Amino acid sequence: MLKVTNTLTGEKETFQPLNPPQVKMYVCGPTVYGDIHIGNARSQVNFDTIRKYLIYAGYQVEYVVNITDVDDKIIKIALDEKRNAKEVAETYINAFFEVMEKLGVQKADLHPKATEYIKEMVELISGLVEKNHAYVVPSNEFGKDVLYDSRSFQPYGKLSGKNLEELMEGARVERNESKRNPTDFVLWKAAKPGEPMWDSPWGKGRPGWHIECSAMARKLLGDTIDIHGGGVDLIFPHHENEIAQCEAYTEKTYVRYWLHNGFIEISGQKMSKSLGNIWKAKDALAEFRPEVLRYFFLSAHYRSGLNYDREILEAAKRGWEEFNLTFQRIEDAMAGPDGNSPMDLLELRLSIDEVEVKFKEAMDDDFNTPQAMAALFDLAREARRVLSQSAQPTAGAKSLLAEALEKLNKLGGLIGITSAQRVSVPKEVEELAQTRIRLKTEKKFKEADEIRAQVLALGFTIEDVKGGQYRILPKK
RNA sequence: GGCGGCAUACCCAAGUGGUUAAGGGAGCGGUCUGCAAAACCGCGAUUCGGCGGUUCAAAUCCGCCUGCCGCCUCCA
Repeated sequence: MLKVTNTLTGEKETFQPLNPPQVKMYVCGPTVYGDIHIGNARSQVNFDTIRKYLIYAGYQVEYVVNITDVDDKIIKIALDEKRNAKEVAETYINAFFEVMEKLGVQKADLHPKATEYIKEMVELISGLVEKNHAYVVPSNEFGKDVLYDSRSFQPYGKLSGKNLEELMEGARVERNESKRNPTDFVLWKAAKPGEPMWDSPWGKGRPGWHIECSAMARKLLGDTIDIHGGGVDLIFPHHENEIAQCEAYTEKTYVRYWLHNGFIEISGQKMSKSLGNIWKAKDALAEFRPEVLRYFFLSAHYRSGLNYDREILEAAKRGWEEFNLTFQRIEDAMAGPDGNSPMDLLELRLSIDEVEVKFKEAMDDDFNTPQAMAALFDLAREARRVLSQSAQPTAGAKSLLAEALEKLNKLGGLIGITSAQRVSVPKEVEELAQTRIRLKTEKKFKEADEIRAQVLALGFTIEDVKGGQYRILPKK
């Protein structure tokens, strides 16, 4: 039975979607004003993993990840770079998808862009005005602003655990004097010259950020969705405001389960432009394989903070390589002739039988990926133990190894930490390795070592394996 | 100031009332090896930030303290 931690209640709850086996899931995607950083990437990987697990668990998941393509920052960059906002957005939308693809994050069923749902936003805002949850204030010659009246929605603050009075007191400098309450937020803002703008009952303008998600989620998934995800920083005000907008309008529960992922921290602090410690996902990918990044992301629970530092990622890299090598070694062993010396296979048999159970138990417990990974490592270790018993496993051992491989591929693939294809070895390197083996059997070690150095220069490492065999790996 | 989270071995990180406190990395010892590397085997927290309390039993629940972090403004 799947349990998830719901930010709304702060409790780990049994997951019961509104209309099983359907699961409607919405996750806040990027605002496309720049390259995403590894924190954004982690969030998408986490929710991608959750989505895939839900599907594996038998749910029919409708998954939506929005793209905010109209926003102050996009407009600012467009002005700075003398491009139009749409071009800027497109550039970074492409960059986003490129990174996602590399990371093995499957595309959502829908990736709505805010600018394509202006009509729905206007409709929602109009409804809120009619119901006296929003009010219109004069702004400039283009039109008026529309603000949400946070006091009109009694449960305001229920997600973030804040109460209005405290928020009032704690509120910082008020920028907009037309607000009735400091916690009111903009639903629609009048355009400024040179900015993207759309027609509305309040003149030309553009939507506020919070209304975008509300409108798109409602339009695409319905009034009540099962899971809404995002980073912890979105709890307030973004998700709080989404609730206020939708529930005031529909008078129905907007989201059944709120899931929030923790931050990646750099030297114990969040990434931020002001600290200058942003690490872009594309830069991380230039240095580490996608599987290594996934391994790193999933090595901590999605709700926890995840500390990054170079050594930690290097350790993840070594850990992943070790794990991944198991696959190659199993394949190699199976390709060889059957052996006939008896082998001890009991532990592997047991491990194969329990791996999926352990994996599911872990994932059913609020998507405990570190524990799920441990289950896979246990099986990988048993497989390696069997492999180490003989360079030529018996037919019986091979069939068990094949089973183990299948499990590892299936479950590891689900969370995206199993390898991509093996690295292809150039023919030249292959031939050199063969030559080296021959020289070795002739005891011409000096020459053999020279070849090893030569191959290393070509970017590959030769490792000897029992029984006069060898293995070629990419240089570490 | 308000709200929330975290503190587990050298590092990362599970575990939230009851067998020997997962797993990974690093380290050390051993086996193997022409050498190297890799691999495999073994070792590694009597202890879970500190102090009290509840309980037959706590890393796990409660209280206090200390430290770190996040949110309260755009932010994954």
